[in-house]
Amino acid sequence: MLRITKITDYGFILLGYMARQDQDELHNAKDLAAAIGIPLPTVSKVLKILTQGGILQSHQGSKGGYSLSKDASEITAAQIIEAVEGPVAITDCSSAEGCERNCPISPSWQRVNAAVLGALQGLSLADMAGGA
Amino acid sequence: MLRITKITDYGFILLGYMARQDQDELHNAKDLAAAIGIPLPTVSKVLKILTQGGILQSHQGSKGGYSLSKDASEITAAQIIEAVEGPVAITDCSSAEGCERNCPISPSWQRVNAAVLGALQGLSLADMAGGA
DNA sequence: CCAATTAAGACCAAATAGGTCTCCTATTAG
DNA sequence: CTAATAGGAGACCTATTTGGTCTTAATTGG
Repeated sequence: MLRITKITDYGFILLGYMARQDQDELHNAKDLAAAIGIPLPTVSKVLKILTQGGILQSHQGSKGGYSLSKDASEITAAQIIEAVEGPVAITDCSSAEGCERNCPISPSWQRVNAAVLGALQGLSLADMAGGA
Repeated sequence: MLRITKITDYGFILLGYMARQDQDELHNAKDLAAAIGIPLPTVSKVLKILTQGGILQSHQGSKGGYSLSKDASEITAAQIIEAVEGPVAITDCSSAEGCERNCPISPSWQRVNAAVLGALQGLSLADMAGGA
Protein backbone atom coordinates (compact mmCIF):
# COMPACT_ATOMS: atom_id res chain seq x y z
CA MET A 1 0.00 0.00 0.00
CA LEU A 2 2.69 2.44 0.94
CA ARG A 3 0.37 5.03 2.28
CA ILE A 4 0.06 7.58 5.01
CA THR A 5 -2.31 6.96 7.92
CA LYS A 6 -5.68 8.58 8.32
CA ILE A 7 -4.42 10.71 11.18
CA THR A 8 -1.80 12.20 8.88
CA ASP A 9 -4.45 12.77 6.27
CA TYR A 10 -6.52 14.69 8.79
CA GLY A 11 -3.43 16.71 9.60
CA PHE A 12 -3.11 17.80 6.00
CA ILE A 13 -6.78 18.72 5.83
CA LEU A 14 -6.61 20.76 9.02
CA LEU A 15 -3.43 22.54 8.03
CA GLY A 16 -4.79 23.21 4.56
CA TYR A 17 -7.87 24.76 6.09
CA MET A 18 -5.85 26.98 8.39
CA ALA A 19 -3.44 27.98 5.65
CA ARG A 20 -6.27 29.33 3.55
CA GLN A 21 -7.19 31.84 6.23
CA ASP A 22 -5.55 34.65 8.15
CA GLN A 23 -2.24 33.41 9.40
CA ASP A 24 -2.57 34.99 12.84
CA GLU A 25 -6.08 33.86 13.52
CA LEU A 26 -6.51 31.39 16.35
CA HIS A 27 -8.61 28.33 15.65
CA ASN A 28 -9.95 26.27 18.49
CA ALA A 29 -10.44 22.55 18.16
CA LYS A 30 -14.21 22.72 18.37
CA ASP A 31 -14.63 25.10 15.45
CA LEU A 32 -12.18 23.19 13.30
CA ALA A 33 -14.00 19.95 14.00
CA ALA A 34 -17.28 21.52 13.00
CA ALA A 35 -15.85 23.09 9.87
CA ILE A 36 -14.26 19.92 8.60
CA GLY A 37 -16.63 17.30 9.84
CA ILE A 38 -14.25 15.17 11.89
CA PRO A 39 -15.08 14.18 15.50
CA LEU A 40 -13.77 16.67 18.04
CA PRO A 41 -11.62 14.27 20.09
CA THR A 42 -9.84 13.16 16.97
CA VAL A 43 -9.22 16.70 15.79
CA SER A 44 -7.89 17.52 19.21
CA LYS A 45 -5.50 14.62 19.03
CA VAL A 46 -4.19 15.61 15.62
CA LEU A 47 -3.71 19.23 16.64
CA LYS A 48 -1.82 18.16 19.72
CA ILE A 49 0.53 16.01 17.67
CA LEU A 50 1.15 18.77 15.16
CA THR A 51 1.91 21.15 18.01
CA GLN A 52 4.44 18.73 19.47
CA GLY A 53 6.00 18.47 16.05
CA GLY A 54 6.46 22.21 15.87
CA ILE A 55 4.06 22.78 12.98
CA LEU A 56 1.47 24.56 15.09
CA GLN A 57 1.58 26.99 18.00
CA SER A 58 -0.93 26.60 20.78
CA HIS A 59 -2.44 29.20 23.03
CA GLN A 60 -4.00 27.86 26.19
CA GLY A 61 -6.78 29.19 28.33
CA SER A 62 -10.08 30.67 27.35
CA LYS A 63 -9.99 32.35 23.93
CA GLY A 64 -7.11 30.07 23.20
CA GLY A 65 -6.54 28.03 20.08
CA TYR A 66 -4.00 27.03 17.46
CA SER A 67 -2.17 28.84 14.70
CA LEU A 68 0.56 27.95 12.20
CA SER A 69 3.98 28.31 13.74
CA LYS A 70 5.47 29.65 10.51
CA ASP A 71 4.53 30.73 7.04
CA ALA A 72 2.66 28.13 5.00
CA SER A 73 5.32 28.32 2.31
CA GLU A 74 7.92 27.12 4.80
CA ILE A 75 6.03 24.05 5.95
CA THR A 76 6.65 21.03 3.74
CA ALA A 77 4.75 17.81 3.28
CA ALA A 78 7.81 15.98 4.59
CA GLN A 79 7.71 17.94 7.84
CA ILE A 80 4.06 17.20 8.36
CA ILE A 81 4.44 13.49 7.74
CA GLU A 82 7.45 13.30 10.00
CA ALA A 83 5.66 15.17 12.75
CA VAL A 84 2.79 12.70 12.76
CA GLU A 85 4.37 9.41 11.75
CA GLY A 86 8.02 9.77 12.56
CA PRO A 87 10.94 9.69 10.14
CA VAL A 88 10.12 8.80 6.55
CA ALA A 89 11.72 5.43 5.85
CA ILE A 90 10.41 3.08 3.20
CA THR A 91 11.95 0.08 4.92
CA ASP A 92 13.64 -0.58 8.22
CA CYS A 93 16.16 -2.64 6.34
CA SER A 94 19.04 -1.06 8.16
CA SER A 95 18.15 -2.60 11.47
CA ALA A 96 16.95 -6.06 10.43
CA GLU A 97 19.32 -8.95 10.90
CA GLY A 98 18.35 -10.99 7.89
CA CYS A 99 19.14 -8.03 5.78
CA GLU A 100 22.74 -7.68 6.77
CA ARG A 101 23.40 -11.32 6.10
CA ASN A 102 21.70 -11.88 2.80
CA CYS A 103 20.71 -8.75 0.99
CA PRO A 104 23.06 -6.15 -0.37
CA ILE A 105 20.05 -4.07 -1.25
CA SER A 106 20.16 -1.49 1.51
CA PRO A 107 22.13 1.15 -0.43
CA SER A 108 19.50 1.05 -3.15
CA TRP A 109 16.75 1.58 -0.65
CA GLN A 110 18.49 4.64 0.63
CA ARG A 111 18.47 6.07 -2.87
CA VAL A 112 14.77 5.41 -3.22
CA ASN A 113 14.19 6.88 0.18
CA ALA A 114 16.06 10.02 -0.75
CA ALA A 115 13.99 10.40 -3.90
CA VAL A 116 10.75 10.05 -1.99
CA LEU A 117 11.87 12.46 0.67
CA GLY A 118 12.93 14.95 -1.98
CA ALA A 119 9.50 14.85 -3.55
CA LEU A 120 7.85 15.46 -0.20
CA GLN A 121 10.21 18.27 0.71
CA GLY A 122 9.50 19.99 -2.57
CA LEU A 123 5.85 20.45 -1.75
CA SER A 124 4.90 23.20 0.70
CA LEU A 125 1.65 23.69 2.54
CA ALA A 126 1.16 26.90 0.58
CA ASP A 127 1.37 24.93 -2.66
CA MET A 128 -1.21 22.48 -1.43
CA ALA A 129 -3.61 25.06 -0.08
CA GLY A 130 -3.27 27.24 -3.14
CA GLY A 131 -3.62 24.71 -5.91
CA ALA A 132 -7.31 24.11 -6.49
CA MET B 1 6.02 5.50 8.80
CA LEU B 2 5.26 5.28 5.13
CA ARG B 3 6.83 1.93 4.71
CA ILE B 4 6.49 -1.29 2.78
CA THR B 5 5.28 -4.41 4.56
CA LYS B 6 7.49 -7.22 5.72
CA ILE B 7 6.12 -9.53 3.02
CA THR B 8 7.26 -7.06 0.39
CA ASP B 9 10.62 -6.84 2.06
CA TYR B 10 10.96 -10.61 1.87
CA GLY B 11 10.05 -10.40 -1.79
CA PHE B 12 12.95 -8.05 -2.45
CA ILE B 13 15.33 -10.29 -0.56
CA LEU B 14 14.22 -13.38 -2.45
CA LEU B 15 14.36 -11.69 -5.83
CA GLY B 16 17.73 -10.18 -5.04
CA TYR B 17 19.03 -13.61 -4.16
CA MET B 18 17.74 -15.13 -7.39
CA ALA B 19 18.98 -12.25 -9.50
CA ARG B 20 22.51 -12.79 -8.30
CA GLN B 21 22.57 -16.32 -9.71
CA ASP B 22 22.07 -17.99 -13.04
CA GLN B 23 18.94 -16.59 -14.56
CA ASP B 24 17.65 -19.92 -15.80
CA GLU B 25 18.26 -21.84 -12.63
CA LEU B 26 15.19 -23.11 -10.85
CA HIS B 27 14.96 -22.47 -7.14
CA ASN B 28 12.53 -24.41 -5.02
CA ALA B 29 10.88 -22.86 -2.00
CA LYS B 30 12.63 -25.10 0.49
CA ASP B 31 16.15 -24.21 -0.63
CA LEU B 32 15.34 -20.52 -0.74
CA ALA B 33 13.92 -20.66 2.76
CA ALA B 34 17.05 -22.37 4.02
CA ALA B 35 19.36 -19.96 2.21
CA ILE B 36 17.70 -16.85 3.50
CA GLY B 37 16.51 -17.95 6.91
CA ILE B 38 12.80 -17.27 6.56
CA PRO B 39 10.20 -19.93 7.47
CA LEU B 40 9.23 -22.10 4.52
CA PRO B 41 5.46 -21.43 4.56
CA THR B 42 6.12 -17.73 4.46
CA VAL B 43 8.61 -18.03 1.61
CA SER B 44 6.10 -20.13 -0.25
CA LYS B 45 3.47 -17.47 0.20
CA VAL B 46 5.72 -14.71 -1.07
CA LEU B 47 6.79 -16.74 -4.11
CA LYS B 48 3.19 -17.47 -4.92
CA ILE B 49 2.27 -13.80 -4.81
CA LEU B 50 5.23 -12.83 -6.97
CA THR B 51 4.23 -15.48 -9.50
CA GLN B 52 0.69 -14.16 -9.65
CA GLY B 53 2.12 -10.71 -10.19
CA GLY B 54 4.10 -11.92 -13.17
CA ILE B 55 7.51 -11.36 -11.64
CA LEU B 56 8.34 -15.05 -11.33
CA GLN B 57 7.69 -18.12 -13.44
CA SER B 58 6.84 -21.34 -11.71
CA HIS B 59 7.57 -24.85 -12.82
CA GLN B 60 5.51 -27.49 -11.12
CA GLY B 61 6.20 -31.14 -10.48
CA SER B 62 9.28 -32.79 -9.10
CA LYS B 63 12.45 -30.90 -9.99
CA GLY B 64 10.21 -27.89 -10.25
CA GLY B 65 10.82 -24.46 -8.80
CA TYR B 66 10.77 -20.75 -9.56
CA SER B 67 12.75 -18.50 -11.87
CA LEU B 68 12.61 -14.85 -12.87
CA SER B 69 10.11 -14.28 -15.65
CA LYS B 70 12.30 -11.68 -17.34
CA ASP B 71 15.71 -10.12 -17.11
CA ALA B 72 16.55 -8.55 -13.76
CA SER B 73 17.19 -5.24 -15.47
CA GLU B 74 13.58 -5.14 -16.63
CA ILE B 75 12.03 -5.71 -13.24
CA THR B 76 11.54 -2.47 -11.30
CA ALA B 77 10.99 -1.81 -7.64
CA ALA B 78 7.63 -0.33 -8.55
CA GLN B 79 6.53 -3.58 -10.18
CA ILE B 80 7.55 -5.61 -7.19
CA ILE B 81 5.74 -3.40 -4.73
CA GLU B 82 2.64 -3.33 -6.89
CA ALA B 83 2.67 -7.09 -7.26
CA VAL B 84 2.69 -7.59 -3.51
CA GLU B 85 0.82 -4.62 -2.13
CA GLY B 86 -1.31 -3.38 -4.98
CA PRO B 87 -1.10 0.00 -6.68
CA VAL B 88 1.23 2.54 -5.14
CA ALA B 89 -0.90 5.35 -3.74
CA ILE B 90 0.25 7.55 -0.89
CA THR B 91 -3.28 8.43 0.08
CA ASP B 92 -6.73 7.27 -0.89
CA CYS B 93 -7.79 10.87 -0.88
CA SER B 94 -9.62 10.50 -4.14
CA SER B 95 -12.28 8.23 -2.73
CA ALA B 96 -12.87 9.74 0.71
CA GLU B 97 -15.90 11.95 1.14
CA GLY B 98 -14.47 14.45 3.57
CA CYS B 99 -11.77 15.15 1.10
CA GLU B 100 -13.97 16.26 -1.72
CA ARG B 101 -15.82 18.67 0.48
CA ASN B 102 -13.07 20.40 2.33
CA CYS B 103 -9.62 19.83 0.93
CA PRO B 104 -8.43 21.02 -2.43
CA ILE B 105 -5.26 19.09 -1.81
CA SER B 106 -5.79 16.06 -4.03
CA PRO B 107 -4.01 17.43 -7.11
CA SER B 108 -0.91 17.99 -5.01
CA TRP B 109 -1.01 14.45 -3.76
CA GLN B 110 -1.06 13.20 -7.27
CA ARG B 111 2.11 15.09 -7.99
CA VAL B 112 3.79 13.59 -4.96
CA ASN B 113 2.53 10.20 -5.93
CA ALA B 114 3.98 10.54 -9.41
CA ALA B 115 7.33 11.53 -7.97
CA VAL B 116 7.41 8.54 -5.67
CA LEU B 117 6.37 6.21 -8.43
CA GLY B 118 9.05 7.63 -10.71
CA ALA B 119 11.71 6.96 -8.12
CA LEU B 120 10.56 3.38 -7.75
CA GLN B 121 10.37 2.81 -11.48
CA GLY B 122 13.87 4.08 -11.92
CA LEU B 123 15.33 1.31 -9.81
CA SER B 124 15.66 -2.13 -11.36
CA LEU B 125 16.24 -5.43 -9.66
CA ALA B 126 19.58 -5.63 -11.42
CA ASP B 127 20.59 -2.32 -9.84
CA MET B 128 19.65 -3.59 -6.42
CA ALA B 129 21.31 -6.95 -6.75
CA GLY B 130 24.42 -5.48 -8.29
CA GLY B 131 25.13 -2.54 -6.01
CA ALA B 132 26.98 -3.87 -2.98
C1' DC C 1 -12.97 32.38 41.50
C1' DC C 2 -15.02 30.53 37.38
C1' DA C 3 -15.47 29.25 32.72
C1' DA C 4 -13.24 27.99 28.56
C1' DT C 5 -9.71 25.72 26.26
C1' DT C 6 -5.53 23.05 25.53
C1' DA C 7 -2.30 19.02 27.40
C1' DA C 8 -1.45 14.47 28.39
C1' DG C 9 -2.25 9.98 28.43
C1' DA C 10 -5.01 5.85 29.53
C1' DC C 11 -8.13 2.96 27.30
C1' DC C 12 -11.02 0.13 24.05
C1' DA C 13 -12.41 -1.59 19.57
C1' DA C 14 -11.67 -2.47 14.85
C1' DA C 15 -8.69 -3.29 11.06
C1' DT C 16 -4.57 -5.01 9.16
C1' DA C 17 -0.53 -7.79 8.79
C1' DG C 18 2.27 -11.86 9.76
C1' DG C 19 2.54 -16.37 9.89
C1' DT C 20 0.97 -21.31 9.88
C1' DC C 21 -1.65 -25.04 8.32
C1' DT C 22 -4.40 -27.99 5.29
C1' DC C 23 -5.88 -29.68 1.12
C1' DC C 24 -5.54 -29.76 -3.92
C1' DT C 25 -3.26 -29.95 -8.53
C1' DA C 26 0.45 -30.77 -11.68
C1' DT C 27 4.65 -32.98 -13.23
C1' DT C 28 8.24 -36.19 -13.49
C1' DA C 29 11.09 -40.30 -12.04
C1' DG C 30 10.99 -44.94 -11.88
C1' DC D 1 0.90 -46.44 -14.02
C1' DT D 2 2.13 -45.12 -9.58
C1' DA D 3 4.23 -42.61 -6.19
C1' DA D 4 6.91 -38.92 -4.75
C1' DT D 5 7.86 -34.16 -5.21
C1' DA D 6 6.80 -29.50 -5.68
C1' DG D 7 3.84 -25.67 -6.40
C1' DG D 8 -1.39 -23.42 -5.94
C1' DA D 9 -4.96 -21.68 -3.35
C1' DG D 10 -7.02 -20.28 0.50
C1' DA D 11 -8.70 -20.69 5.32
C1' DC D 12 -7.34 -19.59 9.83
C1' DC D 13 -5.40 -17.68 14.16
C1' DT D 14 -2.67 -14.28 16.53
C1' DA D 15 -0.19 -10.08 17.26
C1' DT D 16 0.36 -5.53 16.14
C1' DT D 17 -1.15 -1.23 14.68
C1' DT D 18 -4.49 2.20 14.09
C1' DG D 19 -8.56 4.93 14.94
C1' DG D 20 -11.22 6.89 18.10
C1' DT D 21 -13.05 8.07 22.89
C1' DC D 22 -12.74 9.39 27.54
C1' DT D 23 -10.88 11.30 31.84
C1' DT D 24 -8.09 14.28 34.40
C1' DA D 25 -4.80 18.04 34.88
C1' DA D 26 -2.96 22.56 33.62
C1' DT D 27 -3.47 27.26 31.89
C1' DT D 28 -5.49 31.70 31.02
C1' DG D 29 -9.01 35.50 30.42
C1' DG D 30 -12.74 37.77 32.56
